[in-house]
Amino acid sequence: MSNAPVQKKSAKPENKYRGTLNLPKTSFPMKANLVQNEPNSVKRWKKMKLYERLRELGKDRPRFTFHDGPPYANGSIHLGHVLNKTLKDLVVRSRTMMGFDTPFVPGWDCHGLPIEHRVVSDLVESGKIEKIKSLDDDARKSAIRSECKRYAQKQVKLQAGELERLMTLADYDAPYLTMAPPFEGAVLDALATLVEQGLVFRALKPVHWSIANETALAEAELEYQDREDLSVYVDFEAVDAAAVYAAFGIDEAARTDRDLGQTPSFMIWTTTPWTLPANLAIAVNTRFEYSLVQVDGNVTVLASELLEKVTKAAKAEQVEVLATAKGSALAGLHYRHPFVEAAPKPLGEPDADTSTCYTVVEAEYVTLEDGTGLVHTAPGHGADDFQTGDRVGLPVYCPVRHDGTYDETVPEWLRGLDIWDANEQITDRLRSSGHLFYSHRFMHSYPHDWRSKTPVIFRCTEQWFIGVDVPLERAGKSLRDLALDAVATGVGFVPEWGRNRMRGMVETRPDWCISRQRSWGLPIPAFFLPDGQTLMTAAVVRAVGTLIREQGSDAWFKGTPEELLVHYDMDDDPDIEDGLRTSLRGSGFAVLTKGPDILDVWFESGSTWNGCMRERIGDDGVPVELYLEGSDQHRGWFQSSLLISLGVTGKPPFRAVLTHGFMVGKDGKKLSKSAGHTVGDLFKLYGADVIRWWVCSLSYENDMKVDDEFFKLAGESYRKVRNTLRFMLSNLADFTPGTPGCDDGHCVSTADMPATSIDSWALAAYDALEKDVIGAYERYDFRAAHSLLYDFCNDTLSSVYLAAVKDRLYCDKIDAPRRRRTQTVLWDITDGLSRLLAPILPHTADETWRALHRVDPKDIERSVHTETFLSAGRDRAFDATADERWAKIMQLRDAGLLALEKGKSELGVENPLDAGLTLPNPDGLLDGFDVLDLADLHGVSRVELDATAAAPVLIDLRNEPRCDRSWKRDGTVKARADGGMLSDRDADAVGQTA
RNA sequence: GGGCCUAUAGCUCAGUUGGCUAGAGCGCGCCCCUGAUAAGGGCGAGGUCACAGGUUCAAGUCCUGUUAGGCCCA
Repeated sequence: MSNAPVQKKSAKPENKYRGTLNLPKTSFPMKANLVQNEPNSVKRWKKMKLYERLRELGKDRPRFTFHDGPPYANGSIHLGHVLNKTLKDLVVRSRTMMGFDTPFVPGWDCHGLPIEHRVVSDLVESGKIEKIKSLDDDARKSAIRSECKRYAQKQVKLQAGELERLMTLADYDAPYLTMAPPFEGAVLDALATLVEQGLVFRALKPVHWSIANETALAEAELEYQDREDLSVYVDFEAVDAAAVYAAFGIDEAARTDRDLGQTPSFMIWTTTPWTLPANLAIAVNTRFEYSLVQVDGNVTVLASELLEKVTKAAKAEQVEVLATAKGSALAGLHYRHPFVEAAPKPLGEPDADTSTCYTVVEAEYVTLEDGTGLVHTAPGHGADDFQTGDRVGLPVYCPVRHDGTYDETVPEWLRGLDIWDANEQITDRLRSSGHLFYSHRFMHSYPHDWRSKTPVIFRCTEQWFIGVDVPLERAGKSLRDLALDAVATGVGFVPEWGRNRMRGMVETRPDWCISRQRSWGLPIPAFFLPDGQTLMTAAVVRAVGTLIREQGSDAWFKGTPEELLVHYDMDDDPDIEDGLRTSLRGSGFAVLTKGPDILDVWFESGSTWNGCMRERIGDDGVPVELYLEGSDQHRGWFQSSLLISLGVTGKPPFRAVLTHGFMVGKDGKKLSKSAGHTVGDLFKLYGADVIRWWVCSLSYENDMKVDDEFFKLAGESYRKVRNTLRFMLSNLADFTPGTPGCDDGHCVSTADMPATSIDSWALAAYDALEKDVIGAYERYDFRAAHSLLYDFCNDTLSSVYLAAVKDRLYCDKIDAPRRRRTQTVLWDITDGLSRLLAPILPHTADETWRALHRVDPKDIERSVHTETFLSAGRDRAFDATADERWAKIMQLRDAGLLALEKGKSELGVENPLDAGLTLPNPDGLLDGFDVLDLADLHGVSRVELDATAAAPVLIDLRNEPRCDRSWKRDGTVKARADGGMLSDRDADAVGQTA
């Protein structure tokens, strides 16, 4: 505190007129008590069947098709869900109130590894797994599946409850679940069409392989974590020393001259020594320059540019460059594997051609970023390597078994060894045999299984793929081409840069591996003949799909091939090969075995446009107007949905794609999982409306910072809005709309409202607000809507209009026309505002609207949420016309307030009601305006106009009499018969005419 | 390592196709009101536009690089 003497305010003047005022009165509480009251709103909406009611109302309205991307059914919702689902709800509710029928079916992704992993862990913990382990394959899978199903159902219920608490409006009575039989049938229908289009094939490919879960993983199932690995530089000795020297321009004579007796080596670098047994080639870039160097007595080859870096790191003492050559000169040279005698043949392929092995080959992807410029190539363990091997004709050699141990094709000392243990052993072996130039431990970012958190390896296995570069039967174009076309022109992106991002991803994405080796999922309905031939035509997939639609995918694990193929007619299948048909005709389906693979869950979620929208909403449910998810879904759901839809229908499943960023901590860094409150805590601490108000204020296109403090701030700003609404309600206690002259739904008769009145100004400001807010909702610019609404409440209403009309509301006679006119406007604005706020603050808006309309608390039928925005279906909410000079007058007001402030300090006038203002009136700017309005607008006692003044000037009225009732010094104040000092207006109001 | 994105006041963000003294809200400071009162109002102070170069008559805005951060991939 300052040390100025504290002056006691003189006691308030006696308030004998207080009882004659129309002071605000309301039961609408200042304290929202959201935590207690929101659940009651939720209950009421449930009871009134709000969702169904809206569908009924929407029957004749245009439809806005919107679609929920299914969250994974696991665990309580977190902030990411809150963000995503609130944004979706803003779309649903705002479009509904614009007058669209906006059905919204919530969905859950139910199959997949995370649930299976969790369930199996629980089974292990409880000991039940032992019993299950002893069962045969199908029975074991069925047992695990039934546990998974139960678990998933529980999770769906949990999350749905939390989302209802968040007050999101959706068909929670009938969500779509990817594990529901009809949905499964729809997924297989989509798969069948892709098979028909020739896009589905089985191939050996290196895939990300989780050793812990013994399954191939999708890109989306990987997460990158730091890991310490061994980085090794290994010398691979050349077979023909002379050829290498020759490649570097050193002929035999020169070699003898320079006493170069040693056989040179090729130095490669790898961070996965365990893949060295599978090395079949060394790749160089033809454009780079390579050096033949003598390093501490050894002669070796590496890229010139990396020479210094590598030798320095290894602390080599003597480094001498003997010669240099282009990479192209090295191609074709042969080398000896440091510990494998003869090029190995893959297991079960005794006839494999190994003649091209152990050769230096060319590859574009070789860079000078790391390593030596000579790249260790193991086609069985890397995507690039696989491609190179494919190109130069190397066998696909993968000596690592599904459990992460070596098979018997490797040297004896490695057989059966775990690959992670092999890293050390191989390095030691190389060191002792003199092949290791240098090794060190280092940290790098490495892909991990998102579930088990264990490192993932590349490993070749037989998998089902969707080819993205295979031309479709129907279109002649590949999925990649179709997708690139769609991204370029067929789809809208919010924000626009999503287009670039997605194009980049579509351009570079590999074929889609759609098979998984697990239990909890939708089976890929493939059958195998004893000789290994595969039966999976479109008709087979459809037939099994029909069965699964009836009985669910459990049927696959319980039925025999004959039972599963009851709907399949071989003679009616145009795609089955004749040989296969003949053979099956002889043997019957009994000889078939069921394929062991289930579908990638991304294929299921990528089919929701079909399984949910087309099946539930109808044929006009697709294409969906908007998909709305986090920006990680450019690679995930957006892309899987796009590819499947293009493959099946030839069209994208969505017209536009909206992405939001991610929650980060206060410091802008990734949110740590343990930090901060749970969503449940947030509901208890702040209430859903405050959380939604906060979400609405975010610029969702980038990262968004979260912190407890931000929720507190949102709470404060929510309270400001609430208070504004409350104040308006409190001034409507004695007002009933629907008096004569009122028209449909609201009660203002604009004809009686002069364009120069402040009421017209306010109503016109509301009109403008509604237009802007709806525009913002249409653009999904919720942040703009939020700030428009906030500013309107604070600025237009609280600071300007409500401040100005207080005097007439309190002091005018209760039914004075001027007062009633203002109340009419207040009523209309409150009505309109509660509608505009309804998408953001479902509880508070409904509370306000019901209070305004005096809905009986027991009446559950009426709600703002079955209303529309006032302007829905027409031009404007009200046909208010404000005089166009108002904009200038508001500028003048700012100058007036400044003059008041100046007067305060210069003249010591503290209370604005002790002052009047002389306002400049050039060119009749203020002609036709009510000086009483103008005075109230500045909060002063009176206003005088001066055509010649340049700026507002304060008039000191401290010596003029003050009205005991209105506290104004308006020039009409005088002593009245009752002994009070009253202005004419106040005297009239209290019946003192004398 | 690559692709996409972000960096403006203490905080959260605006800032159109380059063009006035870079704006708003919150917070902060001072003041008013006490008839919206665990409310309301007025005024004010805050910025080397991440950093370093470049293009231009002119750069927060365009280009290059650096740093920090996010998503996706390798």
